[in-house]
Amino acid sequence: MSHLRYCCLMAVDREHVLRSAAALLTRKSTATMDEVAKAAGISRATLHRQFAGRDALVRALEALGIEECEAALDAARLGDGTAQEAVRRLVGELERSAGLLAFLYTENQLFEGDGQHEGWARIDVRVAALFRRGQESGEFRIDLTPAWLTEALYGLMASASWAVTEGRVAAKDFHHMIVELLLGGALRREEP
Amino acid sequence: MSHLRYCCLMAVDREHVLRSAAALLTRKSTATMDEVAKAAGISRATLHRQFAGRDALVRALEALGIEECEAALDAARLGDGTAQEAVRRLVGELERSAGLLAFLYTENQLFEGDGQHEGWARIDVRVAALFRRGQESGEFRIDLTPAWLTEALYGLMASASWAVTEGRVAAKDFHHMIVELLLGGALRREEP
DNA sequence: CGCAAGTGAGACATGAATGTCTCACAAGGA
DNA sequence: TCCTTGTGAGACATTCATGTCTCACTTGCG
Repeated sequence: MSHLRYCCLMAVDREHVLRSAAALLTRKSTATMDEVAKAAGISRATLHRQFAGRDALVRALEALGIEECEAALDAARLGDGTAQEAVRRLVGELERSAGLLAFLYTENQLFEGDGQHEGWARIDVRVAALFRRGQESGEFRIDLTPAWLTEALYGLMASASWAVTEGRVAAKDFHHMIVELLLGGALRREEP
Repeated sequence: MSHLRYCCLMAVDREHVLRSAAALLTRKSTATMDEVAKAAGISRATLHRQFAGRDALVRALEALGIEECEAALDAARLGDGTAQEAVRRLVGELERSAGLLAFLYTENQLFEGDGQHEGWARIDVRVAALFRRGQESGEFRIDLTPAWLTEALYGLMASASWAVTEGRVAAKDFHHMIVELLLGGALRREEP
């Protein structure tokens, strides 16, 4: 009978371990299981008891990232108001997960086609649909495909996340930099 | 007396090896030295005779990337015409190196602060100076810092490179997608 | 007070990539 | 033809992350 009660100090909060691992791997994607364990304040043995191996850990992080992404998509209410407003809300909701997403984004690049998690496809569809809505409403230009705008959003978020980490961009500017570049571009708009 | 003449078939063209390695590592950044050697059509022993180790190979690729970047910067004549035109030329010149640059871009993320190649700093300065020039001439908006625009350029090029590799974006649209998003953004411009 | 459960520390084996070495072979030059 | 040079193939030791195991310790509970 597996009652999920805490027994001892039970520092082994699965959630806490995942958060620590995400924070560490975001900074150093090649960190060892030993380093991950130390970062979480547990021993390597305990880490192994929770996640069968490095693969399982990364998969769990991927699931966490997808979960947070979909939560952000829900919270951003992509169908409300103009598409532009929805994009702004979406970036705001995704900001807290940016580090984890940046890690997963590059991690996925080296999963050479052995099939990635279906969750990403679901997310891609929803984001692309938002851009498509903006195109159909006349807000967004139609020469940039929704697929590319989606990809660009991911890329800009990852770039911004690293730029903030390395101090090249102020953390408080994260949202503004991404949204303004993605929506408005670098060119100065002529005053109407 | 080391005369640099060819002796046998001399399939070991250092340039060719680097190109092959770049092409392979761009697709699979975790490729083995053995795989790199096979991709170049040489044995692992010969590969090792040219590059002391994996580190040396990556360093050589980094040097190649920097070299191509600076060549692109030169060819783009960043000082000529408007900054906008210069950005368009720059992306065009960088397109052929996009895969290699994308590989090096992510590779650098896991060099946790142990000092990266000075060449990148030189390139950063030149690109940032271009964006600064655009700001001072009134072409570019001033609320997006040159450092961020530089970072965004790298990020968009890497994203576009992957998107093309995975078939989500047509290769022929590479230049247009990057330049238009970076300069104009997703929002439709009001017709003047 | 014991018992059960979970943990930390560490030993140990495994597998993979790496780096080093030797040896035989092919090709060009004297 | 002989010698030099560079190469391919393979054996070998090494390193490192990983996965598995044991054992002692601590804590909560009956």
